[in-house]
Amino acid sequence: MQSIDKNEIKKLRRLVMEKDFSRMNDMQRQAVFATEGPLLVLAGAGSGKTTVLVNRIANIIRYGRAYDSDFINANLTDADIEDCKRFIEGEELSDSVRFLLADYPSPAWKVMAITFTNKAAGELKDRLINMLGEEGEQIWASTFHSSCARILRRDAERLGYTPHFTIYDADDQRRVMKAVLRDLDISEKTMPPRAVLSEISRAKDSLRTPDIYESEAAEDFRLKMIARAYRAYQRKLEESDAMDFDDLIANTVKLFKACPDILEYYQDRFNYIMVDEYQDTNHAQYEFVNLLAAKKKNLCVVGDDDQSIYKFRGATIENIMNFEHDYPGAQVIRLEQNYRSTQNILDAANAVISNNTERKGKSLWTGNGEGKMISYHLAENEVDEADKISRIILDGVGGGAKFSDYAVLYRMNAQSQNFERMFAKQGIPHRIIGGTRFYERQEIRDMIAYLSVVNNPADEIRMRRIINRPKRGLGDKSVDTAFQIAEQVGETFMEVISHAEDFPALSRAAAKLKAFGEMISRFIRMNESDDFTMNELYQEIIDETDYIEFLQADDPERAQDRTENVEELSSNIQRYEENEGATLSGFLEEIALFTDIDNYDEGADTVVLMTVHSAKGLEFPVVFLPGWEEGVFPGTAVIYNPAEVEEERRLAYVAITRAMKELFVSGAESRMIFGSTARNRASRFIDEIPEELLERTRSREYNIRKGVMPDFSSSEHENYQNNIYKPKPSVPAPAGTFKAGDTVEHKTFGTGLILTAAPMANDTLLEIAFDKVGTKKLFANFARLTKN
DNA sequence: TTATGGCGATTTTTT
DNA sequence: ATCGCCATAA
Repeated sequence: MQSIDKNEIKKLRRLVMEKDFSRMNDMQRQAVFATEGPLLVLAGAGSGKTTVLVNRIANIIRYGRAYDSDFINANLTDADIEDCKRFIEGEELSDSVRFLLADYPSPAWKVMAITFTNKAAGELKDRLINMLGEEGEQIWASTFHSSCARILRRDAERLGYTPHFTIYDADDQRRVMKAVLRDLDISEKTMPPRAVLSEISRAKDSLRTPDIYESEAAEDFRLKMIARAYRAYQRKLEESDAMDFDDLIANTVKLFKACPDILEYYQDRFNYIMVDEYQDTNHAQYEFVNLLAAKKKNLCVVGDDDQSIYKFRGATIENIMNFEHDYPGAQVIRLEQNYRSTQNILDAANAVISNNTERKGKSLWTGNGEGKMISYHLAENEVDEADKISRIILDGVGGGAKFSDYAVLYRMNAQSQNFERMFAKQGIPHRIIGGTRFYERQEIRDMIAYLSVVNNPADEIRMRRIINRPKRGLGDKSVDTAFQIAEQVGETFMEVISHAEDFPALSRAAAKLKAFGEMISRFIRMNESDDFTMNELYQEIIDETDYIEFLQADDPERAQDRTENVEELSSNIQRYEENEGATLSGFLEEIALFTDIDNYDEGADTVVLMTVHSAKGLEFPVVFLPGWEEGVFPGTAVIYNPAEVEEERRLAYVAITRAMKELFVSGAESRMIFGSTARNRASRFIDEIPEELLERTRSREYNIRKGVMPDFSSSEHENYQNNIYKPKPSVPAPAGTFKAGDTVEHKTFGTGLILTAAPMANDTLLEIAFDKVGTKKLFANFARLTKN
């Protein structure tokens, strides 16, 4: 038995635990040891949030609640105590002794950690496995969406879905909505599908059903229309055995509320729940988490109110703001020490964010030292801006830096083009994350649609997508009729087309429909049979549909590329098939929830380009932030709305805090965007950075006499040669000569009347009603017009 | 039923 | 600048 008293052992145990987590700072360690009850960790950017999460889970699994506990294991021997003392001196400690120190350590499979991105979940998982070995595998570390999908797959039948329901993405949603609006005779002009969908999405985020939505709409005409669309949309999804992203969360909550037994099962299953990026949760996610945690209340949420940037998509910052209110007695721990950036970068970030009123308040500091000044460069235009940035990169790489040290983070994907062109030209290896993703490419979506239909023949939207792709003479009309018949007869679409000849309305297309149906049935049988692998099925689909030939015929230019993509999907399938228990429906789910950022591999030595949103959670030694102009960042839609400006400012904060060593902010005097040139003022966020932190430069000096070309003394010259950038002609074009109302004479079109004259770039676009050939649009400079 | 061309509208951000 | 829609023609 023990020769030392209990208090001594407790003290020793604490020392052991502290030693075990000694790589963390005091605040971080506090969070690690606060295992019981609700805990809010306000983790500033770069404050080691993931480290805390990983270590906290490790603590829960190794020691349980031992740190604050009075419990002492009676089996602890003197020899064990000696081992502990040696551990503190720096020797190893065996797991069996650790276990004797523990008080209610939790099995790994009873711990749940929820993140937003697959990448964050994967990283968490990797680090947990790294720290805990095999045991780490059993922790539920996944995204909201995949956790919910997993829960729903088990019990979706209770909600009227099959276990292999399809997950609809944005494109599928759009197609459904278009069909809905058409059915309801609502013009897309008055109700753009996008807008309706986003309204519905917002409704689902806040757990408002069509019924609730309708009652809230009251007498508002527009809202009533949306309510009808919402109802019809939801019905279509249900008929198709499909859920959209929002449904995954909302239906899980619905399931929990409707089936207390299921809720209780999960409440009992999870001892500890952790939620990352809590500031980005929406109401449905909030509800999901709260239901799960309601019984044990061992809920730890980690987040940073200053980094809440997804309000537009339903995230409510209130979730994090009200946590202490929702969970009385919650511990709050602030992590303000930053391990990522220089003090200058943090000062800039702190200064910018301090202009926001809605925040918990927190100020980052670092031991990393001041670092370099923040550079702000005002370029002439967007091409010049990209050129200056490439030059800095090339200089840096010449001086020993890696391409992968650099990241360009912009406000919107459209900005990537300049950089892509410029980097390609300058031979800078780069990757663009986001934009058109692999799984959004047409050919990939086609193939996935085939697989989806095989997996779930009730999927109307994807059925419609492939039924005439490649072309097999089945136009909208026959397909519509077949669907109508299915509805009237009460059979499935597949059943109807399998005996299409029985329906006179289908006579013309009957044979084709039947052939198609038989082909799909064959695929379905292949999928159900154990004799074929998924990839064999996939190859069969490609062969049977002559899809490669179709690609060749459809667009010979891109056929090569697209064929490669189709093959790439095949290797993805094969890779997935290596997993145990791989199923088609599992594969489809995985890719449905996959995004581009998940694919970002920090290993490759290339410059990375992505939106600021995608960059959240990432860090880079050198960061470029182009387009800091009013109207770009902050964006146009947002300038006049103070609440949205705060969100943009948080975005700016996220952007700045991605940088470890150097930060280059820039803007352009004039910028070609969305097809026309704009001259924007510098972003207000630049003015919010203290002047003493800034080093301002500009491409063009001001005191150049009017009418004289600026002196291209440096690098500009060679670049502007190769028609990437054409200097404006110094002699003004005679474009202004023509105005609306003038009668003009054209060499071939004859006489006409100018209807409109729109100045564009260096020219004027004229719309002219000619007497003989009708109305044409012509550029004044090229039209060779004479005035009458 | 499919192919084409012109026209207009449309631009955050993403699981 | 690009995309998607629509009307028109084959």
